[in-house]
Formats: sequence, C-alpha cells, structure tokens
Amino acid sequence: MAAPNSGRYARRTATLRDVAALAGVSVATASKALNGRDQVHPETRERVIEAAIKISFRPNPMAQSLIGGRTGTVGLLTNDLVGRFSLPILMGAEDAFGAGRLSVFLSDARGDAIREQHHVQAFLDRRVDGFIVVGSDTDPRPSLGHDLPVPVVYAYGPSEDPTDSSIVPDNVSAGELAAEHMLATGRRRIALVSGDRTFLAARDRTEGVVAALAAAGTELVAPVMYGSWSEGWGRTATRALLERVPEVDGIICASDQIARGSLDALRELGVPVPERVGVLGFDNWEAVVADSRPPLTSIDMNFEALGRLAAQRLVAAMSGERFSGVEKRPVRLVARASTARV
Amino acid sequence: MAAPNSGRYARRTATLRDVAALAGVSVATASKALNGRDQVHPETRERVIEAAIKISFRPNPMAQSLIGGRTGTVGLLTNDLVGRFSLPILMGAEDAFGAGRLSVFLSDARGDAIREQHHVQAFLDRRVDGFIVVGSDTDPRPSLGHDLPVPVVYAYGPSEDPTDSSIVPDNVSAGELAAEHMLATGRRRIALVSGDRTFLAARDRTEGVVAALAAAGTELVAPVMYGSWSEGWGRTATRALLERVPEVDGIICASDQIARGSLDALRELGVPVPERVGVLGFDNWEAVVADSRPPLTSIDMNFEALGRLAAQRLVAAMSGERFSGVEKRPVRLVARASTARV
DNA sequence: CTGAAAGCGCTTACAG
DNA sequence: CTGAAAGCGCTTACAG
Repeated sequence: MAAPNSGRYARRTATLRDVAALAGVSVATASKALNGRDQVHPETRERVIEAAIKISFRPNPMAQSLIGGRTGTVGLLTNDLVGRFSLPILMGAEDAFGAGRLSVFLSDARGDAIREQHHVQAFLDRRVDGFIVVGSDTDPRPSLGHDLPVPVVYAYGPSEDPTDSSIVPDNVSAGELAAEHMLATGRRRIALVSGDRTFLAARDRTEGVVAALAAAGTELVAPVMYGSWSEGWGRTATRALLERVPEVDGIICASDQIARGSLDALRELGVPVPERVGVLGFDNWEAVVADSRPPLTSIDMNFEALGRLAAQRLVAAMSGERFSGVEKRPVRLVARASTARV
Repeated sequence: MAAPNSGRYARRTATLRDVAALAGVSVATASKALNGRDQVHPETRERVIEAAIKISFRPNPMAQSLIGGRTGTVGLLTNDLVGRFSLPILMGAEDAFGAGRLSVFLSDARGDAIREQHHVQAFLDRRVDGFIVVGSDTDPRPSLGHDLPVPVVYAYGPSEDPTDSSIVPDNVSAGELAAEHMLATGRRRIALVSGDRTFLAARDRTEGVVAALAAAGTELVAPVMYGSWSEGWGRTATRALLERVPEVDGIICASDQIARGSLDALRELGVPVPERVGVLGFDNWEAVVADSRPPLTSIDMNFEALGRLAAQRLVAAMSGERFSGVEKRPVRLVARASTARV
C-alpha cells in the first residue's frame, strides 16, 4: 500500500513562502499584500498577486484559524434520517452559509440522544464557530445546555429552554390559513382530519383551525379526528366522516399524505372534489401533491427559508448578537384545484 | 456589536501546554503520553492523561493537520436538491466516515456545473483529504479531471472517464430481478411501463427486463412504454395497455410513482391486483410504497450501502489504493402484496 | 513601505 | 525516559 498522498496525487500545494519567493518579497509582505492591508506599495501588491495566481496559491485555512481563533466552519446536526423535513432546511442553511464563505460540517444523529451528544463533541473538537441542530418534529426537545463554547440555533425542533434560540414554522397560523382559505372559497361545513395527536404540530394546527373558524363565527362540523400521518388514515377517516356528516363541504387534512388518502376515498365514494367537498393538506410535499387528483392545495412550511434564517441567526450570534426564545416563522398557502371555489 | 467569541461564550479551550503544566511535564512529553508513544514512563503517562481529562483537553485539529498534512476531513458534493436519491447516499457515506473519525463537509451544487466547480475549489481550499460527488441520476457525467490533489469517488452518477472511480446501482440487474420475480410468481404476459427514455436508468432497466424474459424463452407482451416518472403517466399508460393487451398479467413499472399510478388505474378499471395482474415498482420509496393498495413490491436500490461503499473506496484511495472504472452494485427485491403468487 | 521576529497549538527528530 | 528546539503555514505587532 502506498504512503498517504503519494502516487498520482503527489504535488505540494503552493505556500505563501513560494509566493513571496516568486515575487521577491518577504512572507510578511506577501501576506499583507494578499490580505489588502494598506501599508503595501501598489506595485509590490500587484507583483505578489500575480505570483499568487501564477502558482495557484490558496491560503491554508488551518494556519489561518490557528492564528485567528475562528475556523470559518459551522456544524449542521440533523436528526431526521428520511430527510423529509430536514433536507430543505439543510439546503437553506447550506446556501446561506456558503454565501458567507462558511463551510458546513454535516452529521446525522438519527434521533438518538447519545449519538447526538457524540456529534456535538465532534463538532466542538473540530472547533466549529457554531452549529444548528435540526429536529425531526416541532416538539420541544432537551437543550444542549449553556456551557458550550459556541452559539447554537435549534431549527424545526425547538429547545425546551426558552433562553436558547429556536426557529420553528408557525403551525397555529398554518391552521388558521387553512381554515380561512376554506371559508374564503365558500365552504362552511368544515372538518379536520388530523395526524398523530402526540405531535405538537397536530395540536397546533388544530388550534389554528378552531380559532379561525371561531373568529368567523362558526366551528368544526365534527370533532377533530386524530389518527396517524398516513394515507390509510386519510381514507378511513374520510369514509367515517362522510357517513356521519354527509353534508361536510371542506376537509382539512393535517398532512399531504392524509389528504391523498382523503382524495382517494372521496373519489371512490363518488364525491366530486372540489365541487362538493374541498380538500387541503399540509407540507406541500411536491412528490405527493403534484400528481394527486385533483392537484392538492397545501400549506407550505417554508423549510428552506427556515434553514436560511437559522443560518443567519447563527452567523449573527457568532459575531456577538444574542437571541433567545422560539421564533415562529410564517408559512404560506399554495392554492390548487382541490379547493377551487365552485 | 460584541467582539467575536466574546460574552457568554468566552472561555479559552484548554491547550496541550495547560495539560503539560498541570501534569508537571514538558509539552513534548505530554504530546507523546497522549498519543501512545512508547518512550513514556507509565506513571507519567497516567498523570498526563488525568490532567487532560481534568481540564477537558481536546487537541486542536488545525494544529495537528498543519503538521501531519492530512486534515481528517472529506467533502460530500451533492447535486440533487430534492434529495430523493442522494440523501440516503449521503447518510450512508456520513455513517461510514464518522466511524473512521473523518468529518464531512457538505455542499449542494444543485446540478449546476459552475456551482459544482466552485464547491470543488472550496473543498480543496479547505484541504479535504478527498471527496465524493453524488450525481442526480445514473447518466455518466463529465469528469472533474485528474489534476486534483486528492482522490474523488463518483457515486450514483458515474464519471464519463473510465479511469475515474465510480459506484452506481446496477440497473440492468435490477430489471432482471424484476422480470424474474414476475416469472417466479407465475406470470407470463408481462408488460413494461418505463419512465423518461432519456434517462440511462430507464434504458438499463429495460435491458435487464428484456434479457431476463429472453433467458426464460419469452418476451414482453407489448412494446416498452416510455413516458415520464410520474403517477399520471402510470395511469395513462396502464389504461392504454389494458385496452390493447387485456390479457396482460404483470406490469413492471420503472418507478414506484409510475407503479402507484398503475395501481390506481387498475383499481378504477376493476382489475384485481395481484389476482389478475401483478404490479412492481423500482426504488422502494417508503413514502410511496407503504400506503399503496395493495402494498407495492419494489426493487430497492440500496442507496445507503452505495454511500457506505463510496466512502470506503474513498478512504482506501486516500491511503494510496487505486480504483478505476464503474462499479455496479447489487440491488434487491422487496416483495409485497402487489405481486403475491395467486 | 518592508522585513525579522514572535506566536497560534501541536508533533517529531534529536540530545541528554 | 524527558525536554529543548525546530517547524507546519500563516498573521500581526514592531523596528527599520
């Protein structure tokens, strides 16, 4: 077995010393010239820059951070193996960090607290300047505590500790949006097929739906139906609902998958959507929403923006600003045929 | 605005010098003691280790890599924004690297070549010891070339250059598996509803299906139907198929989404699955497969294993081993009710 | 405006 | 077995 970095890959990367030699100046001057310090003769600077370009010099960030104290790296700690929710958050964050010339370390704790602790330590060992913890649901989670040497932002799954900084989608207002849209498209006998009630997201969305209906002087046409986040539940619940409350004219489903099940059941019962019943989902999951019949109106949780904001908050915290509390971010309704006004 | 790392986060991390001082030895001896060098008196070593634990010393990797030449970091460059395929690959790789104490930098090029070039440079600037490029489909892509100072492994989307190292799922054998399973469950009049024919994956799967049928002395009951990777296409194609070839008893669909569409169409036509027609998909996408009626038999592309292998290949390459060529990895069939023998 | 020196936190020959 | 010295690649006071 060949030695590390041998063979095909052998080639010493240029160092500042090489640049200085080529430009005929000291290493100190080369450094100043490249870093835009102003005590450098313009001609000298030009010569140094030319030399640097010529030999493709790129400063070694290890050396730089040894001096500066900062590494220019951040960590992204996810917990959602499937990535349904966390991926767009990661992408938004990665995007925002990249623009700020920060490099991103990725770790997946897979919802395991021990593994999470281990990855946090790995981040700290790497001397990240800060990190984001992405939860797998919106239920509050234990804080990592305050004896960390760098700032942390919790995204999607907020910290239980209100003095931490957390960014989550506003599920109550998501519920309100859903109900208001049903009302605005002319429906009055509205039902709610929710998901697993042990999830805060389910309860928050219910709260929003109920509040918006109350504000309009009305209420749900049937008690909230809790179940699971699946198509199967959407089908079952919808059949039961139409049996008990045949006059229902709007079904708010707490996830796109539940809504898919609901649409299937309605089609099989011969109930026209959106003509007799409007259907709406949450998450605006492209793969589920796009090909449904009819195309499904859905609440988009703006995950990518959430990730971008978490990144911005972290960057601000890294330069000394302090944030705390759970920041709830707006969501948006994407109207499609399943709730068209008739 | 406060100064960097000030305020709440102020706390100097312990350095080796602190450990040495506490243990009453030189920095050199402390280093040797902690790194298991054998020219250290056992008692001294113990004292140093105790001191290190006491003040929570963690070596600064910047300093270490400045000396060693290696950074202990690798890059993961993805191109698939939605993450449908690349996420499990990332996770597999992250998993394998983590076990080897390598930290992973993540970047998303979003399928843009310019952005990709930029991220490659960013990885090199960070002095990664190697990186993996994850494609968004299995079509060969331009090589990043050979004048890179570190090894690269291409995962999912192989490099056009056969002297690069690429790891892809074996789509031909995936097609074979599908056809063999249809035959094994007693079906003989088999059709293939494929996806977008501009994708190599679509053509490879066709090749496998056709070959396996030929090997069994039979052939497709109708010409391959190419279209798009959508449920809508699955519905349309299935309706057309049953019109033209009512005796069809097995439909191989080139993706789970196409298969979902096919199942929907069959249900609406009153054709019982799996009794009269068996249906099979590709990708084994949990969200699509789990709740379908009946549950869908599917070919799992083993993405996570693919990512893990790519990581292993990269690690080996980083220690001097040389790989080249496109390595095709086995896939596996997950049998469910949609192809049950009747 | 330029450069020699010190130092960031480590490791590794090399003396003792 | 232990430690002083040199050095990895940079930056930043400090003299000149």
